[in-house]
Amino acid sequence: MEARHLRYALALAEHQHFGRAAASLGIAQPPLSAQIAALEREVGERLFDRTSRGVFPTAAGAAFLARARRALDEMGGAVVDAGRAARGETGRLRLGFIGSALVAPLPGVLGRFQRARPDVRLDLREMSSPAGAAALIAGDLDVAVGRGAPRGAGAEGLVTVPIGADDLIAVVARTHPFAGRDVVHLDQLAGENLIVATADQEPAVVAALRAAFGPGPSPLDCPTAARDVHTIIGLAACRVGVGLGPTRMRLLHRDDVWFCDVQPRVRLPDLHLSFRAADLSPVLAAFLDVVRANCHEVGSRLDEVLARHPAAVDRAAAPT
Amino acid sequence: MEARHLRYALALAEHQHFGRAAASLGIAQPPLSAQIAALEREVGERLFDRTSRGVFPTAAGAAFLARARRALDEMGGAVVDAGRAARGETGRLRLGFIGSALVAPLPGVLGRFQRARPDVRLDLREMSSPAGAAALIAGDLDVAVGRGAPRGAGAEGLVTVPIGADDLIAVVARTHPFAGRDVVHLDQLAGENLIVATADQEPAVVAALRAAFGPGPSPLDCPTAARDVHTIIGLAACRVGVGLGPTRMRLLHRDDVWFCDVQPRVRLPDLHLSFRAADLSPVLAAFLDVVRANCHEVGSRLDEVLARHPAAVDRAAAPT
DNA sequence: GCTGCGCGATATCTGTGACGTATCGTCGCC
DNA sequence: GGCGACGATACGTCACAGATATCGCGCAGC
Repeated sequence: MEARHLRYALALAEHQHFGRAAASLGIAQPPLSAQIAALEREVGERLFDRTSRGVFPTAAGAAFLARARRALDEMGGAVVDAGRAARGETGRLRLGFIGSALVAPLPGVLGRFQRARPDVRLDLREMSSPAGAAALIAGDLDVAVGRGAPRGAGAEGLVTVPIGADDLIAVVARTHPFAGRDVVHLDQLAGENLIVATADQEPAVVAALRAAFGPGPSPLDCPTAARDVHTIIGLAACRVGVGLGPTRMRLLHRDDVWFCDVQPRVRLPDLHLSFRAADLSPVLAAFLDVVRANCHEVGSRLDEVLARHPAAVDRAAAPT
Repeated sequence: MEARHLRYALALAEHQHFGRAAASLGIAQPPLSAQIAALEREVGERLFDRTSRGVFPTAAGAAFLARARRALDEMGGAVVDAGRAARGETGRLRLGFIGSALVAPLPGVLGRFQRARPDVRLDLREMSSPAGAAALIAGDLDVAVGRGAPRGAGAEGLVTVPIGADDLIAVVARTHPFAGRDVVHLDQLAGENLIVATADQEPAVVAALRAAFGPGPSPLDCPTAARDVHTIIGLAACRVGVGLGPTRMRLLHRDDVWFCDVQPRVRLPDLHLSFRAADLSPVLAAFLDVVRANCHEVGSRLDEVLARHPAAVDRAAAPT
């Protein structure tokens, strides 16, 4: 049984006349008779009553036609859905990210993307940078945002672009002696209890800190570890110690804390966005397009990759 | 686009390999490649990624395949549904009937039919005999049960069989002088207020009564009119007068009324079942089969009609 | 680094079957 | 009873689905 049989049966039911139904289908009457006969033979039931007043579906025919209509609707819908999926208008995007990316630039990027592609389901999962990279390589994520470029087995199959730079800044309670200062020197942190990211969650950040403090004994030897920037700020506000985190932490201003720059400047590993080069889906391409328009730190590498999906470029802002 | 394309795409998605998918379809690999290419051309999107590790659906392909699966399911379901409808296992039966038929034999017939065909929807509508005949002729009913055979325009297209005979009986309140009697003579009804069916609702019954009482003045000249047997009994119980109705009225025994036969015997028009001879659907045939098994008054006319649908006979009791 | 192999694409032929034209059988209808 | 309308049948034809043979390419392996 082919779709043709369904189309012919529906046309016959509509026109109640072999000749006119055939004409509406663009074929002659005898082939229509033959195809309907073949359909009835295959179904095993008479589907139409041929009377002198017209052609009418039998009980079996009526039941058949109802389903046939739905089957053809599904076939038409399949083409429509395929087109929408190919243009990245529908689908799913699984995004893993570290907490500080949620300070910036994710709010703007996610908002614009969801506005441009309202029918794409966003699966958002907060996780550490190494966990995001691992999930991405395992195929459990489509995009990962973390600090530092992913390394290790499988990372060579990823495309990674920087999407945000940060220097190290300090955060203290308003009642702390550092409050009111514009800058604090690394040397002045000796003797202070430091609040920093945990080494297992954000190794790249901790490595950058170690490099800044240099070899030998340092306040980093016994820090208070925090899973994300909110915790760093919260602990600092509780006078647990001096929080150290990325510049974008300033955006989380609170009345009870004070931010100050660190001297000498300590450049933290950039925020990076990664995805599997081999799995550049239309939805992903549309997402990257939004990222490129919103993050000036993005280099030309992304343009190069996006060029492989020209149809996706400049569609996110104005989907058809 | 034909169903073949959907079947081929689904097989390819399942086997992730052109050669094995083709083998599972019983065709060679080149035709499968050609059909998939034709499908992709028609849809306008690439549906499969051919990699060295296998063939995988693209985002568009995944969306397409989901709908394709449903489309093929609908096509298969269409055949199944057609078969079920042809066997009278599904569908609808619109039955019009007069109130006294609901005393008997409808309870037994409907119960057995619904047990044999649980998926058939029964539309039951109580109406007068002429209204049922008119609705049947107009195509608003599939079966009508009334008293007397339908007459008038369109009635010649109906098949009508008797399904129950009745004599006239009387019903009075337990406190009425007739209470306790086995029989009452027509002559004794003179002077009594009679409670009978209304002439416009049941003309055949009223005509039979008129014939029984003979020409000239009679108690029928100014009766109390009732729409159904329940009302006749109820009014009689209220001592409004003497109710006259069909024998089967006895089945509605109540402690406060008394039934007695009428002398001389007055034969009422039979209960008749009618349907359009041209529209003998499988569901209707199955219903008639139950009627034949439950109403011994049914004549051979029904056998003759049912012979035109041999498949329906003896299916009602044991549907496959 | 070249060869071998697996796999999908391409080229070409073939046969089935869908379709067209012509015609028949049948049923209403004037 | 002739006529017209309509669906079924008969038969020729051509398009296209499918078969066979072969090519191109990418990966693996000695």
